[in-house]
Amino acid sequence: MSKEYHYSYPHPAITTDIVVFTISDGGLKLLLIKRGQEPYQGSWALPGGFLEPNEGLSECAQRELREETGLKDIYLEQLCTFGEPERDPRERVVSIAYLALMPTPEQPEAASDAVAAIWYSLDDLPALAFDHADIIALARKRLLSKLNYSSIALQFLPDTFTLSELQKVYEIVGSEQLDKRNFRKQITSMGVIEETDNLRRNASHRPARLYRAVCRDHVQFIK
Amino acid sequence: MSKEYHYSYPHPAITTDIVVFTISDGGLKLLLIKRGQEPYQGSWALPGGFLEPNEGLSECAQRELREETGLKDIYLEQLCTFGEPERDPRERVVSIAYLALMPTPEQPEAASDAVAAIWYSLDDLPALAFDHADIIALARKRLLSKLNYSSIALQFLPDTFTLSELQKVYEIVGSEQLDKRNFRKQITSMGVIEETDNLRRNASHRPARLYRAVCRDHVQFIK
DNA sequence: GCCATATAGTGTAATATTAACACTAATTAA
DNA sequence: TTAATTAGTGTTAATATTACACTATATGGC
Repeated sequence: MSKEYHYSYPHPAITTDIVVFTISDGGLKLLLIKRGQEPYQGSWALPGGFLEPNEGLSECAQRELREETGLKDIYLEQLCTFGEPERDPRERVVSIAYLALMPTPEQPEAASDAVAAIWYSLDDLPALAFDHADIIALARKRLLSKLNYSSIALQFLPDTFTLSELQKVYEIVGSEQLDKRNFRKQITSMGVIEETDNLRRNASHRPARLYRAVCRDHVQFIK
Repeated sequence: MSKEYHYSYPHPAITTDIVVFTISDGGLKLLLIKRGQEPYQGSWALPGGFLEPNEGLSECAQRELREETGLKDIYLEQLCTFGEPERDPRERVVSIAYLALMPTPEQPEAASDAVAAIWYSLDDLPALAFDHADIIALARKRLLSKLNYSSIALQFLPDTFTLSELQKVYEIVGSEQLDKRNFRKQITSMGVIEETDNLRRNASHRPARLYRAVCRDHVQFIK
């Protein structure tokens, strides 16, 4: 790790790219920006950008997301690092991809390098810049597999939520209907959510109890 | 992603670090090298080094491992990327960590930056350079959790192996004794290994049937 | 006030999976 | 031939998972 020859050529650039999922209108949505600059000007791409000095990797992801779309304080986890030599036509760029989830989708506001920022339905993605289609495919796979051995689904919901809302998250992400009673038994026996004293009473039917996450962190429960 | 200001400061250096596990003498072992150069000269560290131009990330990991320890053609998967600004005292270095597993441990041969390369027992690790202790902790956690939802354990064994040998891998990595009959039922019903026509007949007892992996790739079986 | 509508909330029986457990088989070495 | 050593095999009990239907409680309209 202390070779000297690494000074003899320029280091690759480092970026982060963020795959932000949310749920709205009964479906999984993905945040894309329209690029305002070359390369791939006018193409859709993941939000992201160059690492700054004295900035941690996840800080960079948070900052780029905020700058390009106005979104902040969202759940982030590192997904994978992409570094094929030819993945960026300008110069060598190694990109650390993040998986991000957010509750009720705020309307993003395009800024910085982005001329547009919108939530795209996953069934209907446009052509994508760079290797971003690969990054998104991996993110979907990761999200799906974590659904059943972690508490990641809670990241799609606000601080309090009903069991029906949580079930809907599992159904949308997992693309399958679930049995209400079995779902409730399972999720409550996992110890990751707890009852609150409050009810959601905003509709013309019986109000539902509100629950909250036992801790806001991400819990893995592989047995 | 097309900010211009990123040219106004030098890019961070990029390295790979490789956490190589193997099993020998009934325990899990980890490959460490003794650093021949500053910083941390004389300290133990993970094998790894700087990314070269036109080299993919996993190629870099393979190459560094070969250069520093003589080991090659081993199973590699990306673990996580570490990029805290102060993790390297020389300059900013972002490192992509790899998890690697190998069957019967060849004796490593120190070369390149390494003045020694040996298999360390995990119960008994020395002080480590950089943030390598964190990387190793994460690698152990990943290995343990993948044991039960993937076929990763096969990477510790040669092309053919007996069921007892495979069981021993699970026992060592998982630190728990397993029931022989239950283990055999489970592993054979997963469809990741198949019988060969050969037996291992080298000891003073009944010979054991040899099995092989159905495919050499890594299979995930989250249901 | 009463009824229609809509979602919340609950238990049990059948099925499938996992866990616990002990003996016989085949080889080598003495 | 016998002792030693590991290979290989099935059944039962316990546990976890699945399938399934009705009652409860609010609102809104009449």
